[in-house]
Amino acid sequence: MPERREQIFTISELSKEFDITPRAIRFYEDKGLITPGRKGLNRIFSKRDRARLTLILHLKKVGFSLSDISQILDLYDIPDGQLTQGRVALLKFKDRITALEQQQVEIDLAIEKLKEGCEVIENHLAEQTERRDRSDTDGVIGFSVAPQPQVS
Amino acid sequence: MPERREQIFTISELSKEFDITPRAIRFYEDKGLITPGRKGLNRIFSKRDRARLTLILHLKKVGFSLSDISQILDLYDIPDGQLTQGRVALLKFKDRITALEQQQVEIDLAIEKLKEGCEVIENHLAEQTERRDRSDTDGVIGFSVAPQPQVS
DNA sequence: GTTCGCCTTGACGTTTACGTAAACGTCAAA
DNA sequence: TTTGACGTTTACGTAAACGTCAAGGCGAAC
Repeated sequence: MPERREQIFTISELSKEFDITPRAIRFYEDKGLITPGRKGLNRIFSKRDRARLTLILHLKKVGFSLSDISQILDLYDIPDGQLTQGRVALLKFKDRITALEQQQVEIDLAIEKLKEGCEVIENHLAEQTERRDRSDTDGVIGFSVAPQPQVS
Repeated sequence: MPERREQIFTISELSKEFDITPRAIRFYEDKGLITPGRKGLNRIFSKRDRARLTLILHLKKVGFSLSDISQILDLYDIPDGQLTQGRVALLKFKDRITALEQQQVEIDLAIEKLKEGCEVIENHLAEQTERRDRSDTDGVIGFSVAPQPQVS
């Protein structure tokens, strides 16, 4: 791989670096998320492509669909001389940010719930010798000996 | 015993409350995520079922698959007298928590990226009269006038 | 008694996000 | 020259998470 002044990557390099299959990368191209250049038939990826790929995978991890991601990435590629679109994009960006901040809250809640769960288990482990019976409170947590309240 | 009336819900009540379809709820039951009781044919949901549903939707929002969620929920229902399983569950809980905390980091990064994007756009909007040209840095951000570096 | 509304259980359809297999090009080493 | 690694396109397959009928039960209302 000859090094020009701009660093480029092959598909397999990127697939190894990000631990995804080449197929996935091609799929992202099909969906327009990245548009690598070509040298003959073969794809060549610029640093920018690589950066986009990073963002794609980040956003995927936090639950965005590829079409969501596509929209977000579109916001980064605003055709020049379209300031109105710039303003629209700005709004969309901010929407996304508030959405993500909302996600933060959700995750906080989830973490809290799981930590609750940990405590319950730890108590349970601590009170091995004792017997404790508590159920059907407001929470999800509880060790169920009996099943559901079958109202037949 | 004075009649201890436990609050119950119908499928349509819950579907409206959580803004999902009854089909989704039945699907979750099929997958064993919830196990509502029956009154005749009809499902009846306890407060506990409702709480589980809440957790399911929360976890879904933060990117967990239903099978992930199933595993997490399983951790809440430990058959009594299985303390070894309790310890295992505890570990799994903590794994989940660190996973979620990792997610927090990812989202922080995504938010940061988006805020960067906002700034770029805002600058772009501010310098309407001027011309600015900067591209292919390390980041994803950049207004592309020309397409990819086609090395044919 | 029959219609209405809510619920049920199949069963097949759909979208997303790839996996996988086939058939082939290309280049460099053996 | 053949082999092997790496790449390509085309196309069908698949798992997840439901959506969407179809056909019907059942109690309340008219």
